[in-house]
Amino acid sequence: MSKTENNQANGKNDGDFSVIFAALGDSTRLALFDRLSDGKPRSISVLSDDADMTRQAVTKHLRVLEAAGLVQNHRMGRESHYAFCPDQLKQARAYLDHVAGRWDSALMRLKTFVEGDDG
Amino acid sequence: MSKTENNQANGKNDGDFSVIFAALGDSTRLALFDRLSDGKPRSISVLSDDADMTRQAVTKHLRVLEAAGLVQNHRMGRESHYAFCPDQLKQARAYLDHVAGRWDSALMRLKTFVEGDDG
DNA sequence: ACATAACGCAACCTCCTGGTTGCATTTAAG
DNA sequence: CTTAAATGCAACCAGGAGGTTGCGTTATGT
Repeated sequence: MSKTENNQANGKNDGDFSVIFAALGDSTRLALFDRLSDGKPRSISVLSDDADMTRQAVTKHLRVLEAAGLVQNHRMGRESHYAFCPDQLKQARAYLDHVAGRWDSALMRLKTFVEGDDG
Repeated sequence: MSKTENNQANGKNDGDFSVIFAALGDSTRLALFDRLSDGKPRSISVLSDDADMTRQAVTKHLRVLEAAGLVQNHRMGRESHYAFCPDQLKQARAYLDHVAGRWDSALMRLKTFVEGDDG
């Protein structure tokens, strides 16, 4: 089983957050993700309507989002509905929070060092 | 002036968060960014030492991070030091928070709808 | 039943990305 | 001054990403 498949299977990205960011790192995909964040699942055709590209292109983008765990797909009759999936978003937020926290504490240490230096 | 140049100049990405995510969407770059988040600026050589690729490759990655505003460069003598830059990180966090908030309120609306339906 | 809507698959193309190598330049060190 | 370190620049390359087109298949609707 490949790493990507494993990630999809257990819903984790064992520290490989770059996959999530890479999925969001395309304006088309970010727009799709943003649009789906209102909770309403949409079919590929609907999502393709106001995107200035082919349905196939949109399909590819949606699959990238799905592979990153940011979106879920459910086939309903002849339509394929994609829905927002918040788990990986929370993971990404937590990671960015962690990095920001490390930066803040580094700033804090620097501040106390400088203050202790002349105080 | 191109859009990218403008973004670098005023420090904003006028809604184009995909640039930030794209910069973080590579495991090598994410590792560099993560490593620099301790606040200590480092030279290209130092950053290249434990990366299993050429110094030139690392240089390219650092420039991508810099173009996204995630990192800053200062030439010190013959060394080029790259330092963490928290602004765009905060922007990205704020955006993800916004999306997550939209999702949460969508869930909330659904919940109250369902409760009002049978209650 | 038949037309058509919605989709999947596969081939194909172009361009960008990640990476390398070679060489020149600037700067520190002895 | 001479040598070596740290970097920049440019050319180059393979592979993947984004996108299109064509065609086949499955459901819907009338």
